[in-house]
Amino acid sequence: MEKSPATPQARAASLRAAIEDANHRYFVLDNPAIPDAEYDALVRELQALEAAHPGLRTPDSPTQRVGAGVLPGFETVAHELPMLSLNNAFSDEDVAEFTGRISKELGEPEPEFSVEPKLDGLAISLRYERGVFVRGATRGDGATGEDVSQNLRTIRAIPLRLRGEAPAVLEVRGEVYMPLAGFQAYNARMRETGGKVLANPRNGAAGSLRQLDPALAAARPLAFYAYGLGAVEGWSLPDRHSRVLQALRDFGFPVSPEVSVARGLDGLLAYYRGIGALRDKLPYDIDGVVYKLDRHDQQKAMGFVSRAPRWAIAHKFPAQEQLTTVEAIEVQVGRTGALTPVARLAPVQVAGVTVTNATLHNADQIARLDVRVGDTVIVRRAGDVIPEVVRVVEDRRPRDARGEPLHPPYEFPSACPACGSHTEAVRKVLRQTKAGIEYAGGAAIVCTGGLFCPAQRKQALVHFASRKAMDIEGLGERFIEALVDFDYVRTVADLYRLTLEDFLEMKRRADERDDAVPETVKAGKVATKWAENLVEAIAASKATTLERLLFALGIRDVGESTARTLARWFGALDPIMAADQAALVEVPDVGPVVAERIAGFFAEAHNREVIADLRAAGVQWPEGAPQQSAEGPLAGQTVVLTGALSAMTREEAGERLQALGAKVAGSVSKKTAFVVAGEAAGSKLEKARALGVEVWDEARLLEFLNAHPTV
DNA sequence: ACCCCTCGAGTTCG
DNA sequence: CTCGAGGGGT
Repeated sequence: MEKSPATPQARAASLRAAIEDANHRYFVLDNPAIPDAEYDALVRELQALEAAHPGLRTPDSPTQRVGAGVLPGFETVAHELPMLSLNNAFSDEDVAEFTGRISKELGEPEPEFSVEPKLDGLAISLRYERGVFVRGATRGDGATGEDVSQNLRTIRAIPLRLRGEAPAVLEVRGEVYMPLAGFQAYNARMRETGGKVLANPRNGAAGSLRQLDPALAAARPLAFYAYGLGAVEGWSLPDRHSRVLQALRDFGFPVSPEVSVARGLDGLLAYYRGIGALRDKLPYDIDGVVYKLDRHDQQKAMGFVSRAPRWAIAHKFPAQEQLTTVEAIEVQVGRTGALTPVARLAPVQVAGVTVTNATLHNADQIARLDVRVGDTVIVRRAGDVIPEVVRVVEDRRPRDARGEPLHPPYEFPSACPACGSHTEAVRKVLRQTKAGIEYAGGAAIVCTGGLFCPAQRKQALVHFASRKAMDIEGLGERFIEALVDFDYVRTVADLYRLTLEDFLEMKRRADERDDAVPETVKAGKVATKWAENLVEAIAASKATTLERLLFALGIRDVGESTARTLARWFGALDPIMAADQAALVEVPDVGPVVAERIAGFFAEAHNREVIADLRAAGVQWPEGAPQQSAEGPLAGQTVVLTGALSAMTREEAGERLQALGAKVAGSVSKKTAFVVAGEAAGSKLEKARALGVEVWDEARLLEFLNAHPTV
């Protein structure tokens, strides 16, 4: 431990130096030198010292970051040099226009640009006089902004004193932002303590700077990146923007590590795509990239148009998060009777696609979000695919004259919206204790109507007809809906009784009810052809396999894989129907729960009747001897297929591997014997490499299949 | 008693 | 694709 210097002055100076050095290492060099606890101890010691000797307090002391009293409001500040806005480019063409104009006017085919990510935060200007921070202001309207110095002082990434030889005046422009980790931690804390959560990091940053109480701002995790200059006196500017950024680093400012220099249109677009690919991995939100002509003389030559430079442009990414409104909350009924709430949204573009629906998962999720009809919500495409409602913007909730919300909290229906049967919460038992029963996870709400419920009947039929089940081509959801609504079918067996005339009549009624269908399609040759195809497809589906049939029946917890195992193990349907729970648990991958489901399904007279009807209608499948252990060169081995194959589909390859005794699994683990990786293989291949699992390419697979022909 | 693995089920859009 | 839970191994 360092020995305390003799005088308080000297100790204060050394504490300040140590604290600022820690800040610099943490925020600028990204290389923390001391643990947080130690940092806090240094700050507390300095605070105590300054409290005891008020004369020691200086405006650039790190203790001033924590802020003086509450501000009455914000002073406005005129920017000595205006803070400009940037023109936006939303497409490659926009960028090409930008570079084309520059090349033409400068007579240089491929000028150099300083390029950087565009952070989604708040632009501010910091003023330093003789190396000391004196004032910081928001951009405002560009000409004047608000003096938010007190709040800026609380941001540790902003130096209060410049390093090295300081100019008489230096104005630094940059972005105050909230790192994602800090944003999440802050919101988690707020949720726990019942505080107000921030809508997104950008609002977090903007809101924090406008806090009148600097102590509140200090509690928000904010950071800063510098990207440019304002007024400068007593310093000879470097001749390139990229060198200005380097100089700013040397003065002690954090500059984004992603800044770079690119040449010509191709260079800019390559940078854009590179940052785009990195976007999800960056620790902060960005909404695009910024290109600036690197040479100052060239910037000068291009000049300005109104308030935007002609030498710079912001190239925006398609937004990943958007605001939209909830037009309705509807409840869907699934095959198993599970009620799933879905938010119908006003159409909005998110990450390149139009989103109109988003699942709300279950009652718990609705309660957690407190989504109500009419609410403005933030939607995001999670994992780049499925839209989800992230948060409600409560400030925009519609309210009546007294300020009460127009809509009460959403209440889950107590009756099934499809059949009116009562609904019940199915909670999973975690364990039974003396105190009572503990339940795991959220409660799923299910319709108790069973197959009496038209929604469940429809979904059962959709499942039955689906590609991996009976594979009835052309029988999609829309017509299944009509078949059920008009009472043409009640059970899956009824499908096989329908005639050409039935389909034509049904289609006519469906088309009449749905006026989106053009007149020409409603009748005549087109309709007849459609019906003929459907009858043919249904007839063709009669020749099937035992595993497809078992899967198609829709027994709970019996999916593709379990259906296949059952079919192999028993070889024929009758022994499966006759098997009791004890016999079923002998089947690999079938435990007491699934065994009970299977036995229960076949015990139902109704289900046995449907099977008899299917058989009577001519549905048939080859049966064979029970095969209680796999045979073949790959017996006992688990393989995984990933990526696209060229000679066959993944499914065909899977079938052939199974014929050789292999078990084809969907995910890679250390038990996987080998992974077959086709073109554009993704995470499964990565995982295989990470686990040291053998990887085959398509050529090796084909070689193996050729060497082991199957019948 | 716990943990890992796999399977089942539900979901959106072009 | 992701989440949760059943199955089975340690």
